[in-house]
Amino acid sequence: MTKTIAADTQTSKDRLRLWLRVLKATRAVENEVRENLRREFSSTLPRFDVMAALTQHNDGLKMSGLSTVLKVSNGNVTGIVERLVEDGLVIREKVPGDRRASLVKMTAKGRAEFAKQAAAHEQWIDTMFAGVAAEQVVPIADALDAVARQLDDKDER
Amino acid sequence: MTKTIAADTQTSKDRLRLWLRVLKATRAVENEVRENLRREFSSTLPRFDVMAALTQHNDGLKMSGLSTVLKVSNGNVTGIVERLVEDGLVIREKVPGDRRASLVKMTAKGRAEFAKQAAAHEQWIDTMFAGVAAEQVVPIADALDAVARQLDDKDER
DNA sequence: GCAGTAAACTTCAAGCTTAAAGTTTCATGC
DNA sequence: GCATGAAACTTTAAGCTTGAAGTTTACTGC
Repeated sequence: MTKTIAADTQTSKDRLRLWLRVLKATRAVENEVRENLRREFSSTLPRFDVMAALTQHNDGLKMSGLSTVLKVSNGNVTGIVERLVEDGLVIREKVPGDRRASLVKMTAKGRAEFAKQAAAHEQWIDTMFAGVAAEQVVPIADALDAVARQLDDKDER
Repeated sequence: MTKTIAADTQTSKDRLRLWLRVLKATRAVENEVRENLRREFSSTLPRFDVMAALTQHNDGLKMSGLSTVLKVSNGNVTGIVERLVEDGLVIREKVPGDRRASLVKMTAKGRAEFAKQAAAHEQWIDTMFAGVAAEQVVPIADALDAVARQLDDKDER
């Protein structure tokens, strides 16, 4: 009985430590990516994220689709897309049957620009994660996926 | 030769996938923590972070110390501390030998409030990371620490 | 038809964040 | 002493973010 409680307490402490490490590593990587995007492409992380989502969904996404995929608020997407449109990287089309909605798509210019950014991004990440041994990569990814999925499921309930 | 290149390419792709999972999990957890802090304590993540840092450094931190520890910009800390002071959770003391600097410390009220928040926080995290097997926790934490440390070292160069 | 409700957004206020520029104070060299 | 530069901040402009409130359009029941 005591043994079980002690083990649980230790695991709980270790889980908190794990979270703090995850957070620290994430922020370090994000800061680096943000800085690189700014310096090399005069862009930002949210803009990159929106373009990545649109590249995944080649036939376009509605505003609500974007905010669902990126898990950010509706109002947030409005502003980011607005600026991407100004820069001609993205376009807003009318949805035939629904005058409330609009479909956001990459422009040719956007695709060309994003291709460059994505290639550089992949390179940055590879360098930053070089310290993680190859055989650890998949197990870690799976473990974290379990965490994310549990929270996603909760949201849908 | 071909074998080596193929293996490296695969590892590179896996590392990118790993990063995307890390990011997804981090955002999911952060969103949950943010929401809980708001709902249960009418507070925010940055405020929690500042109080956590001050709790670690019981004899106070200078503004520059806070921005170094939290890895955020100087101007950022100014605003957050400002609001914490307004709420009486934190106090700014004068530094004897240096009229430019100020030392930020928790107040008694701040300590009491943070104790509640930290206890709840630990509970939230334990629940959210329940899906990670106990024997995986430490190896994952160590692997991510390597990533963060590499970037930290780079900053110091 | 038409009332009521839901969906798809946009707008708003408040706070967070950064990089860059500005202010005051301190330390160093001479 | 005093100039010069660095340190410790604060301020500013621009963008990101959220939750809440507001607007327009679509759908559903009757």
